[in-house]
Amino acid sequence: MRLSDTIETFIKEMISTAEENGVELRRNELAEYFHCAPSQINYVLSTRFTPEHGYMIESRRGGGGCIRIIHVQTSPTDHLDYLIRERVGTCLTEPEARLLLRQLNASGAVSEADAAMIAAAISPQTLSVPIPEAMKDILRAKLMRNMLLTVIRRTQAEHRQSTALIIQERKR
Amino acid sequence: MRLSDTIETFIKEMISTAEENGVELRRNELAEYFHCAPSQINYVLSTRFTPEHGYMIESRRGGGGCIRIIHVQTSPTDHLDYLIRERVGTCLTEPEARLLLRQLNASGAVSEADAAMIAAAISPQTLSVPIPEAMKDILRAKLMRNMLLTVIRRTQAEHRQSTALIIQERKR
DNA sequence: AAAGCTTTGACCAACTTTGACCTACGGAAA
DNA sequence: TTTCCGTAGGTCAAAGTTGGTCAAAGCTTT
Repeated sequence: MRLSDTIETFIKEMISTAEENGVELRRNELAEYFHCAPSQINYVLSTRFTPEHGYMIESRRGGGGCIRIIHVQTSPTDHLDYLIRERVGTCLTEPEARLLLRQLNASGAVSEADAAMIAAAISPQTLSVPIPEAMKDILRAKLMRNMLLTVIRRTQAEHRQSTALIIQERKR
Repeated sequence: MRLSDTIETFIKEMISTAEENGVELRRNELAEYFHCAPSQINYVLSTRFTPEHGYMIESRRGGGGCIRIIHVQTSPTDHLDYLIRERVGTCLTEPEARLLLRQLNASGAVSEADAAMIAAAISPQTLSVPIPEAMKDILRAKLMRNMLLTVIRRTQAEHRQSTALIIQERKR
């Protein structure tokens, strides 16, 4: 088994045993544990924990710095999940994006407010920088995907919270 | 947890439990309490209690000297206006953008949910396309500006609505 | 052999912590 | 009153601690 696969499995194990659906890790610590270069951790993250896989990554440098990996679980039967996987893809023209956004909003998957934020991000006005049109389509897809993941993540967090409340209620 | 974060939390705790919305503290005393260099207190103040965070700081040297920290609350919309004009500009590096976002959220100008959406849009993960770094900074500024404007528009719409409601109430 | 993954290491960027040196205030001594 | 000294806080640059990037080198699969 390749080292990268081992590290991937290890991190996924960490995530699945964590309470929340995210973990915090130290790059150097992990690298030392697996006797590899620290940058290998980045390689694993950038090839196996991408937004396309449903992961979002945040990190901080400096003393006490760390890497946070958040797994946004989507069920294959989920409508939003389907849209993200099948419709967003790696490329999204502006008309495509607008249509998708309207549909998402109409179906109630994305609120008016969130739709407005995404619309602002993918608008031609925002993307009016001198780069090839094809690059903008890629960028639009990335923006759309990451922002939709954020929406799903929030929905899940709210769901967890309300579930916790119900459990708390039952205990009483 | 970082020492700076611990000190930050400690001071915020002090402020929130204080009668007024400000506190007075002794730099050397605090430094001794946390077993750190006195200048670390300055570091915490200058990175976490700036005017942009909504804090004002006064100090007096010499015998009986002290540092006074006052938490000032401005209207979130005004704050947003100011930040869009003064801080966003046409260029925004990733650390700059993240800092700004943290401040906006801390001051209550931007909700947690909106901040998360913006964070997703300006993240390195989203902007990982092969264009010059300078172009990304421009893009980041555009994203930030247009998304913040969206937040303002929504806030104002809500305000109009609630005002209309009040007027309606009065008419009855 | 070619193409496509992995692995590594040199160099970079961001954030924190510390310490040497500086400035201001206030009271005591001259 | 003026001078001096002790007691605060201020500044800044160096050192320390993390993570990020990128391209070259090494494997694997075709």
